[in-house]
Amino acid sequence: MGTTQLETVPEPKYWHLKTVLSEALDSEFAVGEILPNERELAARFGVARATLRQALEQLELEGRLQRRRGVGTTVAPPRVGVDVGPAQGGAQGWPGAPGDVWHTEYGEEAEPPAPVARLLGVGEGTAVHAVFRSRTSGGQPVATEVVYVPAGSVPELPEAPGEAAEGAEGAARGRAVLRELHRLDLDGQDRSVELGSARADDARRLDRLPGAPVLVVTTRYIAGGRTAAVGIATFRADTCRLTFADSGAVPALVG
Amino acid sequence: MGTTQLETVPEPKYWHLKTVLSEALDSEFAVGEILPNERELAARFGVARATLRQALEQLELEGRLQRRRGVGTTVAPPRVGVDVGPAQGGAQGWPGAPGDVWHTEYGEEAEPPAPVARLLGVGEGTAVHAVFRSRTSGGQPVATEVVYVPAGSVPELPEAPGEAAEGAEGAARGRAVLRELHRLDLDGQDRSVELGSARADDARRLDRLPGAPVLVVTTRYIAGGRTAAVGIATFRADTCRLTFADSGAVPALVG
DNA sequence: GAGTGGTCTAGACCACGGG
DNA sequence: CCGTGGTCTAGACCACTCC
Repeated sequence: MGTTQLETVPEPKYWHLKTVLSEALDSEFAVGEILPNERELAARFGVARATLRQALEQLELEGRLQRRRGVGTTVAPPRVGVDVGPAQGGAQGWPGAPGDVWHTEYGEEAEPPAPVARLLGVGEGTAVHAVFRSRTSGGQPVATEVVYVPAGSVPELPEAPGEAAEGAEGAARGRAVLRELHRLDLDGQDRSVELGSARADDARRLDRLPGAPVLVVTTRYIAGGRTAAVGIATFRADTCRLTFADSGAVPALVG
Repeated sequence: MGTTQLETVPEPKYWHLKTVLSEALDSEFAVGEILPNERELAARFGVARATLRQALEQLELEGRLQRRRGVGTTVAPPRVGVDVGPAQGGAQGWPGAPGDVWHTEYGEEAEPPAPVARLLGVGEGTAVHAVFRSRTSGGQPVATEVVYVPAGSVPELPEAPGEAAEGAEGAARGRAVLRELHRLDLDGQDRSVELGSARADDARRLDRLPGAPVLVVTTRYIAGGRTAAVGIATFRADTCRLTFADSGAVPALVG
């Protein structure tokens, strides 16, 4: 190092630290390798632990590091590309269609959050079907999703027992909701992606702490000119790169 | 508040604070309103300023707040939906095609970052055309982009003067590169979205501090079976929601 | 110059994972 | 049990904006 700060506008220490660490990660560490602990790193660089942590947080946000309480800080593998392109759920495009990469875990009745109720065109406080799904990549959980389906979209579905179903029964109920949904003709769908922070339950499923940064993908399924269902998918932002193969018979973005 | 912590697993203070503040924002504050300053809020809640800041940081990440040094903390408007769907650049799909929402600012020769060089299939250290563009929404800058175009994709382009062109001349040069690109038949494109942190130059253009969270959209343009160009777009994660209208003649996701 | 958020320090204790 | 990262404190000073 041995920098002689000639900067007229001095860089913050944590920013400089981040650069130095980033270069060290490229040249001196292998994926999965465990770094010295925070107290030692801070001492080595001559900064307070909080300052060092600010640099580590940024590197973790960028997917370069992985930190685990009680374990340590390790060098993260490159982000995995996760396909969320159109028709990911098979030719039909509906969630749960053949070829879908999600695993249906559970179905129940629930009141959707207010923004979802608005998209669905149902009043706030109206209970709809909620199907919980999860997605893994390379053995690691990468995303959780809730698909909200208003009763009007699946009129043939037999009335559910009022109580939440347990285990296998709940999964069967979730699959039944999606199966009924497939009877509709899907006109199209649109998606949006935004940054969010993991709620406590999502964090647990994703093996992260509450508040961890996530990419929230909102999918609106259109059938018969109406919004037939809405999916809210929550991807780990530290480990995922969302890929969209928009058109053409093109292999997915590599890397 | 007056909570009597009956939680067996006590919530972190900043997490609880975030919830309280979030509810207060919903009910007691209007968009654009200025909050009390950090020292006063910390005192009011009986926590250290650093703890309060942890809560504010999360709320800013979620797009609920906007903080500006020397000014204060204000309530942010809802995130703007920014269309990045296929064919956003007009029927052709190329960057800079008629109807494109980006503003071309500058063109020069530059060495692309290593991952981009890999996508382009050129060796590291090879200079390519780099076209800088920007995008605004509602008068606010929301994104910057660099489109990298290897010389082989635009063989007809007259050789550039070695030096960087200034002002209007640079913009003209950038537009010339894109115009030449349009002579190719676009076979398709794929995109990926991931979380990143703003480099110093992007941060300045986006009116944010270095390290601010951004959504990085990588677009690969395919022509003649090869990667003809690669665009790296950087969107403000706090103010933007990226929208993809995947299929069907469907209006964009509202909200 | 006054007031704001941004950076930094030097401590302390806690929750978790693994031996 | 010990070592790890996670939370929290009570200060200090700096950079920026606006008056």
